[in-house]
Amino acid sequence: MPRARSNSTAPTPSASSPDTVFEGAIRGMVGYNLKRAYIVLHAAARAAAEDFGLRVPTFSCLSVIVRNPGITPSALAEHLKIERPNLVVIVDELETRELIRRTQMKTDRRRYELTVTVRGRRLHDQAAEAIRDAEAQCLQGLGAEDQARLIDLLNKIENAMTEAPVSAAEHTGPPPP
Amino acid sequence: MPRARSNSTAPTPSASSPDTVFEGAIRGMVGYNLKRAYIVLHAAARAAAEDFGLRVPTFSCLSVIVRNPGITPSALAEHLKIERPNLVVIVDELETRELIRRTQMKTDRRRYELTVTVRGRRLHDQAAEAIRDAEAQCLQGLGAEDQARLIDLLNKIENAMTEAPVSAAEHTGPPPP
DNA sequence: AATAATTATTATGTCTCATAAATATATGCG
DNA sequence: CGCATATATTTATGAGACATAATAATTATT
Repeated sequence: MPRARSNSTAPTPSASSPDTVFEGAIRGMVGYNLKRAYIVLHAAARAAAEDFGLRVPTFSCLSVIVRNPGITPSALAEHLKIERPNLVVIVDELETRELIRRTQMKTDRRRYELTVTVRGRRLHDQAAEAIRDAEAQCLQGLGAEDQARLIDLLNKIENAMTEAPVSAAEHTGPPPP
Repeated sequence: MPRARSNSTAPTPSASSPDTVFEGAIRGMVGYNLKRAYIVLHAAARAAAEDFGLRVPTFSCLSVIVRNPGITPSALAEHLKIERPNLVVIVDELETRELIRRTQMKTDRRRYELTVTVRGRRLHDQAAEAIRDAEAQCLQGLGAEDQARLIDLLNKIENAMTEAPVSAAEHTGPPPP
């Protein structure tokens, strides 16, 4: 029987699947592995945050507000890459639970300043510790050095795109200055 | 004024937020960086797959079916960590588009064997190449060695959890054999 | 003063993932 | 055999995160 050209070096697929499953083209892709690892860490963070009545994006917002008192919803949304309409409901919930305050600016009454309350600050610190612990559980296999290197590699990916969206081939117009 | 205990070494938050935004407790967390990088790669993969009328999970399924002819929906779902009810709609779509065939097993008529069609195989190979190219665009900043190391680190995270769900502290009963 | 731009919001839709319940078939046991 | 139990698939449904269009309030610009 003529073998279809196989673009992989791994063992040839057998006629009917046995109990071991081979991975397709996906295992060699970084994005696939990224997602699998992300699922693990996200589930851990989610479970830890849940104990404080927070979801992960909500905690992220709280965390940035803690660190940037007086930040506006717009700036917060842009920084966390959240669409502003989606941020509204998060901020609403944080305010309702009295974890942050939302005060209208006097110089520009369209804008609001977000500041954390004492209660919010306390909850944040506790949640942050719990999430860090949960993460550490997942990262036992990695030494501190590995961990730092991983973060560095991830940041390279994140930043590469925001700086140079396309390169060399396949764009029509001349590059903007 | 008494400074609240700050659990970070970075610059102290200024009264009202300037144009630079500081990151909270989150930037030091692996999960956060993981997500940011994942968003970049996933968007690239998604855009590439879209040209072939595929979404990322659909492509992943197709890819595993290509590599494991005759695999059952259950095995496929378990392998990709997709819930079976969600896999149904994906398989439905793949079958409707005649990219795969779904044949009932004679020995056990509850089960189905999934096999790729010629058309599906062709589409898969083209899409895989496009997605790989799109990924490569995102990974220009990383050498081949960095890339391999990244995948290795990610796999460690993924596997650490499936092997040793909890460690040492905080579980009540004795470990199963 | 009139127009345009900005901030925040409301309404709405999509995508991914998760759970409960229903159906069809197979297996084990009296 | 007949009945309870288990498994594979499917249907229905909901939650969570993300995205876009339209609106309201305010400010900036002409």
